[in-house]
Amino acid sequence: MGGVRTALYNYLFAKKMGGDFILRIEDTDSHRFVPGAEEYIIESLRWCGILPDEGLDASGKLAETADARNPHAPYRQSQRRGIYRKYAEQLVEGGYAYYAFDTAEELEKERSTAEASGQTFIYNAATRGSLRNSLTLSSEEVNSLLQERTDWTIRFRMPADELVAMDDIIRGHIDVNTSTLDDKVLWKRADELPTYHLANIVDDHLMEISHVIRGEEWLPSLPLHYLLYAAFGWERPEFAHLPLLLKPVGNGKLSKRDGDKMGFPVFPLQWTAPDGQVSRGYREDGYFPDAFVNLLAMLGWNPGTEQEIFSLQELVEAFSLEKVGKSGAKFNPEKAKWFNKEYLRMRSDEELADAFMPILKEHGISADESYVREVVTLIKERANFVRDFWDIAWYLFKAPEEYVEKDAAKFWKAENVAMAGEALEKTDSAIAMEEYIRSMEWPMGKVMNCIRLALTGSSNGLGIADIMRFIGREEALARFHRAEERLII
RNA sequence: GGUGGGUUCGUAUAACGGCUAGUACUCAAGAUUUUCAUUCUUGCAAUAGGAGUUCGAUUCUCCUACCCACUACCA
Repeated sequence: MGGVRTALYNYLFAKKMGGDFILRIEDTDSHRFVPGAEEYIIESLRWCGILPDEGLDASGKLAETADARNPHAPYRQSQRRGIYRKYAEQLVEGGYAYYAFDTAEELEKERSTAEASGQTFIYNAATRGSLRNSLTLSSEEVNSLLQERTDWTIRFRMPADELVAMDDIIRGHIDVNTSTLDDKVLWKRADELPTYHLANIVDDHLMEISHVIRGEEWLPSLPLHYLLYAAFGWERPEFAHLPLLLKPVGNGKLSKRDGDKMGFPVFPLQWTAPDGQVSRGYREDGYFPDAFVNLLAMLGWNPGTEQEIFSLQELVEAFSLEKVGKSGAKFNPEKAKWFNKEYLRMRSDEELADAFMPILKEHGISADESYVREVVTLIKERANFVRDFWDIAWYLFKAPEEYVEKDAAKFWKAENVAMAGEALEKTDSAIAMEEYIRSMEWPMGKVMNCIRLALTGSSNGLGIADIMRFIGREEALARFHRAEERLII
């Protein structure tokens, strides 16, 4: 959800400003590769209607070769690995970065000894002088280590004590002193890949990115990114850090486990993890994509008016980063349902009937399309989701096989059954029946609920006249007689 | 621990120094209905605390509290 919202805001901003929305896959961590994840992202965006202007080829896959539509291909960073090394080395030559030869074990040892004395180990100006890197070793040593070993890195040489003055479109001005920052790894010899920080800056520059709109969790690395742009001598893009999506109860960032625990999806589409764990998706739960997009848009942004329902096109027109809030937004599953309900009501009866048909089929019902459409017209106001239709109106498709005990005890009484039977037998339409009951001065509620019990198996649901209009008088009588056989007075 | 960010009804938010702090979701009550749902009406409910600036502070400044993020050869 959080990722989709970030993509959505990027899309809305780009479209609003007449720009392009570019899809790039940042897969520089070879250890975290997840099969199917890239396809999942693309399919999710497509379902939401957030279509990239650039990044996908004609078949809808990530573009691998450059053409008029995709001038910056490839868009998968793992396929761009040849690009980054020279930029990393350019920084070393300029004195902005250096080679580091510390092993993971050595660094781990530094961390634990620091921790033992109540300190925190930071790889920066204060410590780099006593560690194994191209700043402390002789150039002969460095050269031979560069040749012999395959586990070295290139680290950014964070200035010792410098104020970085930054501007964020959403958060305004922020100052950070570099003394609190560390020498981030920019490039890893082990897998010949950059880390996020380097790859992101290089590619944003190469792809002519004007605006970086991302989650708030990136705010702490903004100074590094500022410094990187300065070190390269590149013009930097504008930045906007979005508020986080928080879990509905308690504190903290929305995580995939929350949904499983609290009964709502956190993924746009159902996702099966490599370990077989299945996470439910908004699509599979019956949400309309435009409802999902709408509810996501309202989490952290508002139009400044009281309008709540927006099509994607309307969102594009109304969107502005100035109206994005600063504080984290707790996700409210109840409101999410409300959005879907609003969209369900806006859907045509034809479309809803089409969506209902396969559900009917699952229940072994083959019904006439026009009949289903009329049912939908009657019940759409009572549902949040298409899947609710069956629970609301199943008895318009088949007779009840059992009766709610409590309701039967209340309404299936000799006098009621006698009145109901007579009313049913002596009239030929629901309207006539109602008139008959009235003219006999019988208690409408008791008689009607007695009939409803026979027709539907319980004492609540649709109006009797509506039910009879659909199932017909013959079927109504048949159900009534069956109830007489089955129920004990 | 350090650094940064944040804080208006339960939730999402409005009010960019000036109305009785508005709206939506949820919840409750009433009306309507043969029941349920819908619909309509009404209601409950908030500026974290403390200083300061000001004629006037939800809004600006500072302090405190709390929450969040980051603090990896992850993104």
